[in-house]
Amino acid sequence: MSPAGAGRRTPRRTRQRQAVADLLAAHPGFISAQRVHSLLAEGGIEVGLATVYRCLAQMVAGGELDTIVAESAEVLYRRCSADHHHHLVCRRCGTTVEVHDPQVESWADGVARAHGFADVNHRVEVMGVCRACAL
Amino acid sequence: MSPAGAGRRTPRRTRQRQAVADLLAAHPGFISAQRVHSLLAEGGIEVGLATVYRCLAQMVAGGELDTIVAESAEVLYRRCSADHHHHLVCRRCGTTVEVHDPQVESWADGVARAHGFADVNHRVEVMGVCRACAL
DNA sequence: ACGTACATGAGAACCATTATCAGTTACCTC
DNA sequence: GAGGTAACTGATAATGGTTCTCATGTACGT
Ligand SMILES: [Mn+2]
Ligand SMILES: [Mn+2]
Ligand SMILES: [Zn+2]
Ligand SMILES: [Zn+2]
Repeated sequence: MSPAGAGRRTPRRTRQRQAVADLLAAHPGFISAQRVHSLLAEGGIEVGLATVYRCLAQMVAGGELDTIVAESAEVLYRRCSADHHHHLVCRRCGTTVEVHDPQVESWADGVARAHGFADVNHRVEVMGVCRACAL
Repeated sequence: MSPAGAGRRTPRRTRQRQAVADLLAAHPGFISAQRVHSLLAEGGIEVGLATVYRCLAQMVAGGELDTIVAESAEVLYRRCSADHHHHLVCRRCGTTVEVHDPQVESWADGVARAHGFADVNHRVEVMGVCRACAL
């Protein structure tokens, strides 16, 4: 029988997957699947929309990407560091700062424990206008 | 001419608006518009789905309701206190605790200021399993 | 080079939400 | 209490992001 971690083999190297990965590696802020699709198209790289969604989902599953939900309820993706952190996002240009801060982690755990909640996780986003966009 | 706060007159008292308001007043956790609609229908109270959405939107605008976005990306509504706070939500039963804590407020502002961001707001949710649901 | 399991993509399906618009009604005025 | 009107309602269509379908294509181990 196969080893414990079966089913998790290396994904195929395809033109499409590479194009999506490259675009996200180069893009500094959060970006939607639809926008990834049209940016690729503008660059002359045809990738089906369904494939864009599939690639993004796989990269999220693999921990390569973080996601946030925009006010319009569309999902935005960004290449992020692997360890737990939160985001400070410019709502004008999308510039994003990763925030690694144990302070807010212990705060969240403390709040949950104080009310007897178990199996806790949290979602923290800070949004504002970055220095460059404020002029 | 009309006074400064023109256009904000009292909404009409209708059977439908009352039904939606009553349901949210009685409901302890967050709930979706679709679920409001079907709960009313189950109770024999016919209210059009469009009207449910309209009433909820108006109550949000009036500060009577808070909203969060579920993982499924659908919007959930809850009757909440007027002042700024965050939520500790049981992901099993939806039971919700309002968290008023200046600690996380100043943390968010501090993080933003440290990176030169202005006009800051934030989104903070803590999710877990409440004592009752943990058995 | 072959075979096949995996990947692709055009289009349909899905689903929450919003827009239309003709008919209804709360409520102000007389 | 009757009338007028702006607000409200709801069946239905439209929207838009996301997922599904399935016939076709292809990366890669052999
Ligand atoms: Mn955290
Ligand atoms: Mn806060
Ligand atoms: Zn900016
Ligand atoms: Zn619970």
